[in-house]
Order: sequence, then C-alpha cells, then structure tokens
Amino acid sequence: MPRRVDHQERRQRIAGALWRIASTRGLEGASLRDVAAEAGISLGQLQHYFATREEMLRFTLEHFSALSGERIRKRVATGYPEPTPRAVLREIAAELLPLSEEQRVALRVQLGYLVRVLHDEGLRPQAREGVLALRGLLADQLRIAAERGELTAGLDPEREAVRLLALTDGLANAVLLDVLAPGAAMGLVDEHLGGVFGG
Amino acid sequence: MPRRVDHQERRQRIAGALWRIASTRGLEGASLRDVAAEAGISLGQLQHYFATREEMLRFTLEHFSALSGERIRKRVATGYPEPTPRAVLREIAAELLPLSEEQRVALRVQLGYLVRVLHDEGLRPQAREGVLALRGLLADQLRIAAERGELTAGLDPEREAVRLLALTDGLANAVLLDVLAPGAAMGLVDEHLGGVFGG
DNA sequence: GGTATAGCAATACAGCTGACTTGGAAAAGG
DNA sequence: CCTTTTCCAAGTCAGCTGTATTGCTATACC
Repeated sequence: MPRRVDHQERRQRIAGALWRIASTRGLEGASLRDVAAEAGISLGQLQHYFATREEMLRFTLEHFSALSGERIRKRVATGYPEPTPRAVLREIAAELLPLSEEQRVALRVQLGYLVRVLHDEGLRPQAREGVLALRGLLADQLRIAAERGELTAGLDPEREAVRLLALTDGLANAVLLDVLAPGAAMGLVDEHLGGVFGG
Repeated sequence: MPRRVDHQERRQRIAGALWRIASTRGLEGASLRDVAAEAGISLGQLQHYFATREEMLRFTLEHFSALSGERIRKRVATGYPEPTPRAVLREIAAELLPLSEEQRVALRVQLGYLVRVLHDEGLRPQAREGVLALRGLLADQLRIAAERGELTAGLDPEREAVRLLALTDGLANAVLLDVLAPGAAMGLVDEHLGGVFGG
C-alpha cells in the first residue's frame, strides 16, 4: 500500500478554493481548471478527489452549509450574558445577515446555490431541510418566549418564526444589493423583535 | 431599401423565448442556439437582432422588469373598491409574491438575475434603482397612512417600507423553495399589515 | 428597372468545458 | 526485494460556446 492521504482534508481545501472563486464569479463560473489553479493543484489531482464537477459542487455546498449551521448552533449554545429567547433570536439573525465581509461572501454564494436548487429538483430536498431546521430553531425560541409570556399577545410562535426568517432573508438581499446598510438591517431586526416581544 | 421589420417586436419575441428557457434552466444555461431554437428562428437571425449575448440578456431583463413595474403601477392606479394605503400595499405585495405560475417563473428568473447582478458591478445601478423605486412606492403609501393616523404609533414610514419589502422578498424565496404555501405567504403579509396599521 | 441594402441563412472558427485515458512515481505490505 | 495499490501529472477527446464571415434573397426607392 502506498501512502494514504487525508481525503476529507484535501476535499475541504478544494472546496475552499471553489468558494473563493464562486464569491466573485459565481458558482457556475468556476471551471474545474479554475478551481484546480486556485487550489494550487493539477486538474488531474482535483479529479482524483472529485470524479465529477457535480460531486465537487455538492460537497462544497454541504461543507459550508454545515459550517454555517455549526456557527449558529454555537452562537445559541455558547454562554453569553442572559441567553433569553430574544437574545438568541438576535444572534441567529446576526449570523444570517451579511454583516461581515465573510458573511457577505457566503451569502452571495448561497444565493447562487438557491438559484441552482430552484432549477434542479434533485438538490431541493436538502435545501428544504436546512431551511426547515433553521425555522424550527427559531420556533423553539419563540415557543419558550410564549411560555414565559414574553411574546406579544395574539402572536403564533410558528408563524412568527416564518416571518422573522423571511424578514432576515429579505434584509440580507437588500444589504447584498447595497440598498441597505448592514447596521440598518440589524436595526430593523431589533425593531422587529421589539414588536414581537411584548411591545 | 428592402422591407423593414419591427425590430422592437422581434426583440421582444426573442426575449420571451429566453425567458421560457431561463425559467427552467436558468439564465446562464440559455445558449444563443437554445434561444434561437425556442424562438423558432435561426442563430443568424437572432444575431441580427442581438449582436451579442450580453445585449440580449440586458434587453430581456429590462423588458420584463419594465413589464413588472407596469403591472404594479397599474394595480396601484386601477380603481378597486377603496384604494386605501393598506389595500394598495397588499396589492403590491401580491404582485411580488409567487402566487401564480407566471409569477413563480418570473421570480425564479429574477433571482438568477440578482445573482448575476451581485457578480457584475456594471449591472448593479439599474437593479438598485428598481428596488429603490419600489421602496419609494411603498413609503409613499405608508406616509399617506401616517398622515391619516392609520399607522401604528411609533412606526416610521420609511423603515416600514424597507421592512415590508424585505418581508415580501423573503416570503417569496420561501414559497419558491416550497417551504411555504403561497396562501400562507399572503396570510403572513396580511397579518403583518395588520400590525403596521393601527393594530 | 436597376440597384442598394436590410434581412437572414449557413458555415467557420478559436476557445473553453468536463470527462476520460494513459503512464509513471512512490510507498506500504508480503 | 517485489508486488500491489494509491496518488497524481499530462494529454486527449468530443462537444458546446459566442462571435465573425460570407453570400444570397427580396424589396423599397431612384
């Protein structure tokens, strides 16, 4: 047996290269040769780790969406002062908005991914599950708030989860398009939360 | 001089073909030959009307965004029973959500366009203007409502315009992804408007 | 009625794409 | 030592891409 290489690590390195290219030229604009060059490897080596372009795209998207989910869960779990439902929801929204350059890049790529999903039936289930999981996370917090009586009367946690997620999503798009400042987006989230929590 | 053809009409016909392809395979996935075939013309003829692919894309997007704007303005202007600000805002939101198959197609393509805009600096100004115009339309109605005292106390028309537009945008994405029923999206808009208008 | 020219069909072309094939280097196990 | 298998570099290939070129046809005008 010859030397064994950490496949997972190599794949992640390639995924990073693809991510960097996709952030400027878009997912579809990244050819195998481009990615290989960006990763500093040969086309042959890239193909050794990803037999097909589709496989490379799929792995990369799964990798980064897993990273994103992990970051969110970490934000929720980590002990910050007073992990109230409202504070948790604020943290999640902050994670979903393009407040930093890194988030901006990620959102730009993810938007390209969304388009891809809309045109490709096969990718839809995974994307749907991701959204539904996130929505569930928000709904959990809202339900806790409702039990504590912190929620504005008459609001349904499940519906408010959908509304907050949609709002954040829309605000993110606006910030990406430079028609809304990142700070203003966060301000609107806060104002929205103010209305949801016993305004 | 040989016979003269209505260039504008031919271009619009081609734009329609591109739109149909883009709705299933995405904007980038539509080659000149595909579009020509869909339009029932030769590649040569298509090139006679659009010297370059970029020109074709630009025309098509401008054409359909103009159509969309026209539809919205018509909805606002047309006399429906009691054109209150709230009713007008509801109509605009209904126009922006994927409630019909035609709207679904348009939104899918427009989302691809958004991604394209994010990766191409040159296209950004036009897209920004479109969003800002729409936001202005919403803000106008909210300002009228505020003058009438119909707005919930403490809400700023300009900020609420941003919030409503972002919410609609996010809801549209959710519906496209099949994680939200069209009717539920419209229901959430109504609930949202209920909170904005003197809840 | 000749002629200039818009309209268009057909083809050519260079470049890039993803996928495949071939061959060799290197190292772990027998 | 020697085989086996992984790793990977290089080249090849067919297919598609947008664009450019060429030339024919039909028609409106002088």
